[in-house]
Amino acid sequence: MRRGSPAGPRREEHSAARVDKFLATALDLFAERNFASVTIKDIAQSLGVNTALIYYYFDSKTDLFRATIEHAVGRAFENVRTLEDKSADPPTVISAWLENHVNKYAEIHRFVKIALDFRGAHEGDPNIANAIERFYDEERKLLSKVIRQGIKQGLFKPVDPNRMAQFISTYLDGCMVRSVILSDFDLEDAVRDLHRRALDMLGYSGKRRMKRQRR
Amino acid sequence: MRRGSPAGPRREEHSAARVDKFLATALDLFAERNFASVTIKDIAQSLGVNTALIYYYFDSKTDLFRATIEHAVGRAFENVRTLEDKSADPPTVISAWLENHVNKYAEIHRFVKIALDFRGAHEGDPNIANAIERFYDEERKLLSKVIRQGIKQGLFKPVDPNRMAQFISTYLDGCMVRSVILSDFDLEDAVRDLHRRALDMLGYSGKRRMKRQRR
DNA sequence: GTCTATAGAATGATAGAC
DNA sequence: GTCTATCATTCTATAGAC
Repeated sequence: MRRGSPAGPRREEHSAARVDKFLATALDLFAERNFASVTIKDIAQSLGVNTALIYYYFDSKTDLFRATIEHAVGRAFENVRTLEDKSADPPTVISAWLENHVNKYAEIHRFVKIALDFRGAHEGDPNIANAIERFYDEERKLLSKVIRQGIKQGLFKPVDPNRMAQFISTYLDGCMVRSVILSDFDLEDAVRDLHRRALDMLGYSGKRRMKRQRR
Repeated sequence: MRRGSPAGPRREEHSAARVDKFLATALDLFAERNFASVTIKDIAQSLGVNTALIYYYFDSKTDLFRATIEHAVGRAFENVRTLEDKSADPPTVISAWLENHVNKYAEIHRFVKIALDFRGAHEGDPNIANAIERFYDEERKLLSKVIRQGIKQGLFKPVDPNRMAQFISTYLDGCMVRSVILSDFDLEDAVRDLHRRALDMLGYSGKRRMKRQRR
């Protein structure tokens, strides 16, 4: 819960962008290290701001963490939604979704790391747990929906859409972890590998495979 | 580096089992929470022992962490080696390896979590980094070797063994993370799914699938 | 809104008795 | 080997000036 003002009259909207900057910085730090490792001082310093100021915007360190993760989930959703609208062709949406994991790697792996960290430090807060599970749910829905479309359009074999979606996103999570853990892990290559195999499993033999960047 | 005695004459072997117990307990805690969250006091309490005693066995908290992770990697290797000897039939070894991830889930997911945590808290210690990378390397070698055997024996299609191995183990990492993050993630099911797909990719149509899969 | 100053609690680590 | 006692440091959080 964000505060408005501590005691005085509410100044209202002043802070919107300010808070965003706080949250962005906090996200960086919480993802790079973890909740317990990052101190309020670290965050304040990163912002070029005094420690006490953080308590003007947030009730506690935990509160800041919650706000941070909720904000991150929000942004991730945006990403997903944009992708969904962008195109109607199922194979293209799948490609875009995979490319998204390569391009937005920084954001997504941050999310995965924080989600993992959360389970070890805040075993209680249902708000955070909820946000995380909703994210994964949404992810699965997006994929299974587009696979279902592809099947209906006769582009894909009649596989189980949910299962296939889960398979893909589980592998992608694996990629996110490995690219953090293993210094020589080639994310782009690993995702391209999945792409190839996924299309095979879907029985899609279109010659258009994953593209580099171009449109 | 483990100490012998602090100043007095070395008492030698007394501690072997004792140290193991310390490390096992530390592993539990470091995996459940993370390096910074776990205090020396926590570990001491878990052991029913005084704080100071830990400093009798280890130089510092970081030293304890290093010993813990090296110990864990050692045990993981044992697992791998045993598996390798157990059987010569490639499809069986693959099955066993996947089952291993389900059965020894507790150990393996601990390892993955700690490995991930490490990158955020000890960005320096080459010993730890080394241990982790060696583990993954060994894992990949085991799988690619057995796939290569299968191909030579005409059981599998001539796929790229390294690539296939990496694909499998990346997915397995994904499973490990998800089972921590998502409370309703069905690990056994997810691994069984991989098993089916992997055998398909390998062109292995043997009737014998993964145990417990009766339909 | 932002800062200075500091309280109050924990934590990593050490000295030394037994 | 194991414990008691304690120090020095670090950290979250608050009070209050500007």
